[in-house]
Amino acid sequence: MGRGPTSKDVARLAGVSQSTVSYVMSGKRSISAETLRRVEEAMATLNYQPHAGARALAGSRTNTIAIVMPFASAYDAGQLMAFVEEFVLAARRHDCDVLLVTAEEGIEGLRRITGRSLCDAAVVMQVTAHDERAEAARHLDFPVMFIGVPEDPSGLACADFDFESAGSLLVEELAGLGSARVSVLGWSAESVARDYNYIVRFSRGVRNAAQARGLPVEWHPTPAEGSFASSIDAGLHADGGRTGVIMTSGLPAGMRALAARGLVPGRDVDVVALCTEAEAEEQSVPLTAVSTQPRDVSRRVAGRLFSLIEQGRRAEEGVDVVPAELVRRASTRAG
Amino acid sequence: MGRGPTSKDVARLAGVSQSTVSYVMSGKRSISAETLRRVEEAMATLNYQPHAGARALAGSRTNTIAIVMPFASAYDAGQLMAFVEEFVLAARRHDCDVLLVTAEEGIEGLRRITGRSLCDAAVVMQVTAHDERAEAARHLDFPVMFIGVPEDPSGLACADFDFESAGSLLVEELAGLGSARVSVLGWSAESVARDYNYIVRFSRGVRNAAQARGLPVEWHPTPAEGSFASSIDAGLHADGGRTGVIMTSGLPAGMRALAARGLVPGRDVDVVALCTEAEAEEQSVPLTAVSTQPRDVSRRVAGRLFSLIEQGRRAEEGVDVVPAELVRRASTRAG
DNA sequence: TTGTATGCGTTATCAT
DNA sequence: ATGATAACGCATACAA
Repeated sequence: MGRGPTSKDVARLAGVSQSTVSYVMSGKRSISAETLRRVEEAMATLNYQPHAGARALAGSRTNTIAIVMPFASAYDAGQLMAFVEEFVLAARRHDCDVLLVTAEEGIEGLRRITGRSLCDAAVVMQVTAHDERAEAARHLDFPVMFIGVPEDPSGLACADFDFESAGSLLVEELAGLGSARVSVLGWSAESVARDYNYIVRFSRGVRNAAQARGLPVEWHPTPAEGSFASSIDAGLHADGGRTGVIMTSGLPAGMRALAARGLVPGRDVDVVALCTEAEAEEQSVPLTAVSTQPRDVSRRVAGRLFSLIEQGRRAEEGVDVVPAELVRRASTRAG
Repeated sequence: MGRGPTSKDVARLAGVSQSTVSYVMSGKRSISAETLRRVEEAMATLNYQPHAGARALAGSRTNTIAIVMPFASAYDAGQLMAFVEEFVLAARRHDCDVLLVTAEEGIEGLRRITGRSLCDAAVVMQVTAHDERAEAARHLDFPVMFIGVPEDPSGLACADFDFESAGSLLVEELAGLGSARVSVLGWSAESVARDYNYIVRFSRGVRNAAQARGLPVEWHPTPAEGSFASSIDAGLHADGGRTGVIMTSGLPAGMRALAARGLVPGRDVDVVALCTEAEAEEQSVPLTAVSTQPRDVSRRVAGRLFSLIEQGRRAEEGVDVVPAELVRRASTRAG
């Protein structure tokens, strides 16, 4: 593991000074066509690559972004991966690398990556309503973007999917189809207890829209499949009108519960969901759904973050919301 | 983003030389109890953290491991995440960070991270039978571990789940239950075409065991649900004896195909699967299955890698295989 | 348009 | 047991 060629080697081979090589790379001063050619040729023949550590030490940029990931979370793994992949691709386009940090490290993790100058900025995923990291970031002279919106986002740069609108859209859809009440197959009590704000906001959207339409809402935490099942038996065909179903987490189990009772979405029940497009389409009956767009969110975050980094500024306060859209599929009757 | 305190600041506050501070951190020479105390106190009050770049430049270690991830792959996202999480946790225990690189970057990515001294070692996931990165790694004076085994693993350090045994175990199980033939609901033609070696090895395991038992095998690529469905109609109840089913990818679709025909696993058909434990357990009928143990594989890789790094050596040739185990659940009749 | 020289914050080799 | 001091490879202010 002997070190590779340095900018000094390149300089010698090109017959210029080391600083010229540096300037060729940064483009921070004009270079004559001839020297440019020779330096680039030398770099190519030596297969030169700048030493990241030296660069970080001399300049003040690491060309690295940390991304704080919630691994063992209630969130869907596919969504997380989509977000992260999109972000890594964006980072590479800006000649940056991505450092992976577990949320488990908590606030100490933030301190570590900033204190050790491991990165130029951080992206914190899966923010809770009262996230200690939010408070920490407010007093940090360091660009941090949050995916998810804490209860008090003042002074923070956040981006997220519009879960509140998502909830409303789904209720509106069911209402438009003539549902007399709404049954939500929601997150586990555990997820709710974790205080993830997106759940809070989604619920608020559902509640508001339902209230506006005068529809009663029933909530069923996911693992309590029994409560949902008995609700199916008791309520879906009640006299007071049809019950519309909103599925969020635990989609497979929910679909099975319906199937076990011979209920076909779109024929016997109207079912809408909050899930990925892939999930919506791979069900026995493709689901009318609002899908959270992890790649969209990721692109926005990357866009905002890199524009800031390139200007050497701190992340700007502001919540960036990716709009929710509903896609109609077979699980709801033709309007 | 002013720089934080340096070891020089710590030294001044503790009334010692800067080099002493460095030695306190590395533990590479003995320090008197008194100075140790004062230095540690100074570090604490200043909240000192060493500059990663400077450290990488002066020493020759970055304390970073790169992990080359296949994002948009056929592999299950949950498995990938489990592997990665486990690895990050292990890395932190060794005071290392993890750099995320997309497989998309291919061989150039390897060159980049080594050339720029971004990391001390790399983990390459999702290796194909004839992986160009394998060839590249052989000529690299740099520790690389592969998850997955290329056709020619000579000179490489690999680790993987024992897919071949997994295939055999599943066939043996069905054979033991009296199956007269085996139907494999396998990967898409696309996945197979991508040349992932784990598919090859799994298939080999199935084929060998079936041959030994004299059982005919039928293969059904996943998206061609129709072929599997008609095979169900035609064959599962044929006279020549029961057909055992092995499910690999496309588990939900496969389960639905059975359900649609009123076939209950364990009652009407014996079904075994290659999937995660979670998947096996969340089906309508819990599945007898061999589960690939991403966390086990991860721990082995981490163990081998860090022991090498700490000795400053290159990764040693050798394939490390995590044994396959079958767990019986309700989808197979009581033996 | 280019070269010289200094400093970034460590590690590690000499000394003592 | 501890202090000086010289790299490490690059960026950049200052000269020319």
